[in-house]
Amino acid sequence: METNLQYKLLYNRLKKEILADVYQVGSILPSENDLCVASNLARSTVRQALSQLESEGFIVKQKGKGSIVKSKSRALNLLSFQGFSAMVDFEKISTLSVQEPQIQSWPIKFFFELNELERGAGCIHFSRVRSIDGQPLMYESTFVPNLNLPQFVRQFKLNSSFFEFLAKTYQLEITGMEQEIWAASADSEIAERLQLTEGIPVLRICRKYTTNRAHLHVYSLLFCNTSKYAMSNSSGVVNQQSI
Amino acid sequence: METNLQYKLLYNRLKKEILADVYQVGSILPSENDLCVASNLARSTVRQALSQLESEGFIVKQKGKGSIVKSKSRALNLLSFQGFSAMVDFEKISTLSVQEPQIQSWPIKFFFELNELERGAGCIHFSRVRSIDGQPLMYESTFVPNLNLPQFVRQFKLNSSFFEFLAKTYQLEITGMEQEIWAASADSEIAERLQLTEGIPVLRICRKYTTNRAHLHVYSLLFCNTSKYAMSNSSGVVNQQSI
DNA sequence: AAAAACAACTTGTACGTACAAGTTGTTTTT
DNA sequence: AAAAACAACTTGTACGTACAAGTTGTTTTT
Repeated sequence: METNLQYKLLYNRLKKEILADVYQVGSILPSENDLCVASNLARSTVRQALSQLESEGFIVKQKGKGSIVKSKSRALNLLSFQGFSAMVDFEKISTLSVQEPQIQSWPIKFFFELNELERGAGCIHFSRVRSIDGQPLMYESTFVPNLNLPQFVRQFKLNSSFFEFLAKTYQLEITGMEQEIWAASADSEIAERLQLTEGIPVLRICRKYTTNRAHLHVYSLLFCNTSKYAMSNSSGVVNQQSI
Repeated sequence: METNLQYKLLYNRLKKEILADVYQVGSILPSENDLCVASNLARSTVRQALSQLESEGFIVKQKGKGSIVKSKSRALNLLSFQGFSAMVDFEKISTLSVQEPQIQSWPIKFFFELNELERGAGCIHFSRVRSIDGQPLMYESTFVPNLNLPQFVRQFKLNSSFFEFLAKTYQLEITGMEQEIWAASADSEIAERLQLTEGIPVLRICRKYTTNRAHLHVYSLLFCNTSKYAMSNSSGVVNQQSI
């Protein structure tokens, strides 16, 4: 895990400072040149860090003016792939284990297509329910191909951070995500997990995470109760396509 | 509109070629160096074009290997902000006007917070239903602050591309988006627009587009029928945060 | 024949220069 | 007093160099 990369170190520092209100929402970050001097980095490196902050919705850049802090992303920024713990205030979250990690074969009709390597390896599966202020918001079923992940079942604790565990234990980093989203009715199982009435509309999200191992993906099936919190995301990606 | 920027020209060319199957899904694009030579650009400029293609899910880059064509994004990539026409096969789409463009005051309870400039200006509002193969998929209500957009009501045709119209007529470009997503039940109006039974789950999406005019935003309220097509998006943004 | 080493390619990171072009407050001109 | 010009800042684009590090097929060694 190369988190000793210069631009990532700066990115992490700035993000932490935004979260800690060192730079408040609406204020302007030090200019790129100031950051260069302060951190002793080249401008292109500083811009790489800022551009990642921008693509994740923390800042907005304005030509001639500066980098404006846009949001601390305390909202449920769950559509971006960064995951739960990173996006919501930490103390309020609780996790309930529904299915402890176990090695099993892949479900017969899986929600994404698997490559041969993944299919042959079988999978590790676990499920959990995430709550905020005691209210269940998200039921998540995660599937990982059982490829070179020794001791996973024994070592991973469901109430800890999954991505952090992958990084620390296997140097496995998440590099991207794709997802599909539906509006669905809660069936009896989902209703029970999320403590809802059966038939209430919920979000159904299928996710496929890419990692730094080319043929290893992480898959997640999510059901979200959006009656109180909306799912949100933002993108600063530029593209003047048609609508 | 500076679409004569070098990296955008290359980006547009490559995207067009991917869409036209010049580079097929799964194949590898010419290497960065090859593209440099062929287009007579610096590698950093080539990388800027590729990085945009990557962030929009057209390609995946792999260190040591190359840029692999991932998808032609023919699927309904509606969660990214690129809009409808760009993402779906063109011939199958039809548009039904529900509310022709008109100047009006803002709705009393608007789904995003407006700045003073926007609030004071009033808004232009129109609604349309988008269908694929005759099946209504999306009911979209769009609100634009009435700021320096002369002749909008007269000139904009609902069955044409809204973003293209903004770019060509006012040099107004979309630079980013944020959105919130809920699962909701179709009320009588939505059910009628989307030709659904009342109570069926639909996606409700509130969008706020940023533009190259700092204080001018475009707002959209969407209702989507996901019974046949899912909404999808992808992001290659890298961030090893926790889940 | 299998393993190790190598060469030639690929993308990633970090350095840097130069100038264009937008923003904002100050100074000069009208 | 209002308008224009200017200076000093900001980010954006485009150029480039150098090396690290992953991938893949070939050559050499064992």
